Amino acid sequence: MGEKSVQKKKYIVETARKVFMEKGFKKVTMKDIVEACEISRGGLYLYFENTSQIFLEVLRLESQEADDVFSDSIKEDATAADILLLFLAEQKKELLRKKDTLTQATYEFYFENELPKRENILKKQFDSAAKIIEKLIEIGVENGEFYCEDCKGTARNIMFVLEGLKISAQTIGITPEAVDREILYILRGLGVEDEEN
Amino acid sequence: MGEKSVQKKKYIVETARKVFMEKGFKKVTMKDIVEACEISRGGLYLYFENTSQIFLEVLRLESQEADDVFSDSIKEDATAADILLLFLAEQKKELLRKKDTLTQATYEFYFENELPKRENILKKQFDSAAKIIEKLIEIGVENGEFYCEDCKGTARNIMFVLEGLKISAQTIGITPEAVDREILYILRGLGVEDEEN
DNA sequence: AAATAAAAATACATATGTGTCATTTTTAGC
DNA sequence: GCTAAAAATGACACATATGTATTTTTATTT
Repeated sequence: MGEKSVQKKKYIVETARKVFMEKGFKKVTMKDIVEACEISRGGLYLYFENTSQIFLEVLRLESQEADDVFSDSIKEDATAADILLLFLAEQKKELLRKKDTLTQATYEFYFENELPKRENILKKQFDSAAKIIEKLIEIGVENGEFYCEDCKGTARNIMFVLEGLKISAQTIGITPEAVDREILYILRGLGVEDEEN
Repeated sequence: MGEKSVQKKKYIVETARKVFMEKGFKKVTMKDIVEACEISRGGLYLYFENTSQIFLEVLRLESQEADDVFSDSIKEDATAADILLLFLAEQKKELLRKKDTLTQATYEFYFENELPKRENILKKQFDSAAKIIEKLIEIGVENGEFYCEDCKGTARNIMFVLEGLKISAQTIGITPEAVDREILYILRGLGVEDEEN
């Protein structure tokens, strides 16, 4: 596959991403993507066999970007508590965006494609986020900012709370206050006294 | 609508429930339900316009049954901690069932049907479960079994953790150990010392 | 038992999606 | 500028779903 083909494949994935953002996963057909890309039926089938394959590529793209965002928060010259708070604030913002259809699409995709663990991008993202939080807590404990006996467990607990908020935001809806309360609980769990909040 | 019609409608909903349990929500067509019920196309359209309407009825059914299960745990002659543990054990069992396709179907349904809050059955279930946990914690606090400053907030936090575990079970997979750890954290959060665990 | 109403079945017209393949167009090397 | 390989096109054959209009069956009433 030449350079041109690589470019086109990338173009298809980026265009398809927008389609998935609008319609979720299951509703999207090859036809939709063909039309969005303004290419021919046969043309698309030259690159991808079905929507699942395209969506997997979209997920890989997202995954890379997600990593970058995280490292942005980290390289600041701040305390562990600051970084954690920054991260949670970022999460809050995402949670309160009315409809995160790409998140929905991802869930839909995993509902019907039970991937082996090593290929499960969602799991990778979960694990890597949990790992970073864990490290952050460890640093905080060393600094005396946090109190925590089981950093790994606590990190994963935080991730589960965030997951719970995320799916709730998409199904039953959540209020900013609910998110704030959960953040407060997380901080209290780490022995951080609530000052300005 | 005569008694016979009521019976038939009920029969359709119960049969459709099985179909949704096998295929989720979006994949299911009116044709699927027609075939499962062994009735005619026109016959089904006499009762329901589309799969969404049928699924709503399935949800109502589930909702009723969920209430019953909860009250079962409650009417025992046990301490608050016992009841909470019983409830969490029940949740664990459900979480570890390999594929809970009806749960997936429910999420799928809510992804595409943004219902007004008052009609959101999932929200009702969430709220009513949170309410019961809240009462339970209050009783525990009065008994001196638990320590808790914000029973309502804590109850909702527990629900979010459970929601996080539930969606994770369906997407990235979870281990029994992960659930146990979350349960442990919940109990610790209520000031319960871990004895036999 | 005939007449009428209600319920159910069937066939149809319409719509939408899939994947392939013969053909045309474009690209890149000589 | 010619030519061979690569890329792209769009029509086709097939499959599946929808919703309705008409007919048939079943039940009810007189």
